[in-house]
Amino acid sequence: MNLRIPVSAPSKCDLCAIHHRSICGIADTPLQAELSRISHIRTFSAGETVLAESESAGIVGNVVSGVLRMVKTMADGRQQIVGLLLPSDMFGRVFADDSRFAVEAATDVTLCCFERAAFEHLLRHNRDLEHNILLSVLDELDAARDWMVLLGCQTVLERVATFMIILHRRVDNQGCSRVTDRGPPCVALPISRRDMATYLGTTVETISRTIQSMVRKGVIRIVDPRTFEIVKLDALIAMSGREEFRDYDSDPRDRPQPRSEAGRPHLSVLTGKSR
Amino acid sequence: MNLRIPVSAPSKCDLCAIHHRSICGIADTPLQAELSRISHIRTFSAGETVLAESESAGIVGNVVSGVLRMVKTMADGRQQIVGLLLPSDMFGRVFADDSRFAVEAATDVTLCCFERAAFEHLLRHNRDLEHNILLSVLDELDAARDWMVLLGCQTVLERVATFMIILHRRVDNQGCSRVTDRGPPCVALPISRRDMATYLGTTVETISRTIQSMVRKGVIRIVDPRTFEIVKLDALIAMSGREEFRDYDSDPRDRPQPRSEAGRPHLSVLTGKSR
DNA sequence: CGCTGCGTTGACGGCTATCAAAGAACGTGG
DNA sequence: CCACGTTCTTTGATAGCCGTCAACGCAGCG
Repeated sequence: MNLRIPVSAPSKCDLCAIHHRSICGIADTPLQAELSRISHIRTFSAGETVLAESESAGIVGNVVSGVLRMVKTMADGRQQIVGLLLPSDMFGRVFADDSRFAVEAATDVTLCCFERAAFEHLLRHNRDLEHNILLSVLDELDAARDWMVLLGCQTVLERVATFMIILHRRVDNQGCSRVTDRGPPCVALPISRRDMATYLGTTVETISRTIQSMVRKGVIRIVDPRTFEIVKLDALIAMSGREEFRDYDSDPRDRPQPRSEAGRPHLSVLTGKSR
Repeated sequence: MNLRIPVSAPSKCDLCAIHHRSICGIADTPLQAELSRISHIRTFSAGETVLAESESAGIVGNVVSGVLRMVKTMADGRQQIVGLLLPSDMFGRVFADDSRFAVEAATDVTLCCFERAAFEHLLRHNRDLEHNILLSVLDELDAARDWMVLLGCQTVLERVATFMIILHRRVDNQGCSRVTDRGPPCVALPISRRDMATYLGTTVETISRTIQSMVRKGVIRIVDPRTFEIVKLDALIAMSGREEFRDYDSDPRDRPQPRSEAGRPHLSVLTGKSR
């Protein structure tokens, strides 16, 4: 390796598990130093609120470990999860004073936080950073609209199947899913049944019944409540009602690449892409 | 008026009905000239496809008049409208080769189009333009997630009421809604029942029944199939199940301003803001 | 004048929410 | 180590919202 670049003291970020996948990994060296300077690590226990709905949201950041949920709660208590945030995803809302959605810890989480004002300052002075954020937000928008399709015109069975396939496609990403060598493909749910229901626009009871029906059909097998073995991937794909998954049924390595330039951060997890 | 600025020949854009509300109205003079240079007007009849799903989408632009719908069609024919685009809204997808959603004319439309490559070139060389686009996309993302809440956990009655209130709040905007002086407040539907159903995640029959039930309850009155008089705005707001509309029931002028910096283009219409 | 598209109304059935309760897993305290 | 409360998941019974199928009135149009 050619190390003619001046080597500074290793920053705290060099050990960060998501460094290479997050926005930090895209930044050039001076920007990395600046990001490192203004960042601070915080942890939250499952169930804690990171940013309240309508709160003046002073921080943004990356998920280092664990899962965040973005949730809107209606006056009568009904809830909808509008996004799950996994390691390397960004949370928070830049350029607005409140977030419209609460950000809560769905599991115990470790977060790398920036003061929003300081981060926006960096954005304003760093063309590439802002451009990459724009690309991420555009992908997020596509993903949100895709989820509107799921909520608006798919059955619960289709939603559950779609959710499982998306998790499965995140193989070699955040450990949501894993393929043991030559073993059966498994999907590890990162969240509870309740969160799954709130994300898929249904109830825990219906989620449970739907999963059990998939078991009875021999499509999946329950290893433990949070781990499923996919017995018939093609049948699962057929259940999802999504033609676009057809191409992915056999080998994960056959998947096409994401459509936009690779190697930038993504703000929310389930964008349906296989980065 | 002080006219010390050199006055060039009036460009075709000076007569544009949406000039002051679109991205063009934000641009500085040289950028306006450049936008004008690369723009061209196209028209489509109701039902025509502007950009097909998954097509290599070579153009972006603004709606000048009429309404566009962004729609996803599933393999079995089910459809979901993921966004309506009204005059001054932008359509198309920058920085990606295909659009994932079709863009269709919901009515006869006039569009101001840019070659996507040329527009992206401008974006890359104009900091402010890209920043404004980022702000717009962020608002779009909020709006899309808000629509996920509507589709995921609201009844059809609530969805219809919400839709009508949002249209009503666009008073003094695209003429979707109008308040005749001292007369009853009216909402003019810009789209057909079918599109309304496809946007709200339900069917024409259910839309029709829901509207009729609102009439029987004395909340609205049907002037003609595309025009409603709002008889009891407070009851309509209560029906929407949305606490956030409570503040707006009496006088439209009491409404708070949009949360982010004003005066930038918005890419899709129903962002729930009252610009 | 028939055709077509749009909006409405009726009958019916199914998917899914709701209410209720039991089993399983887990941590806590005795 | 065990009792116990809490949370999570599952299962059952029931009801209701809403999708589906069908038909009708109406307006626009060739």
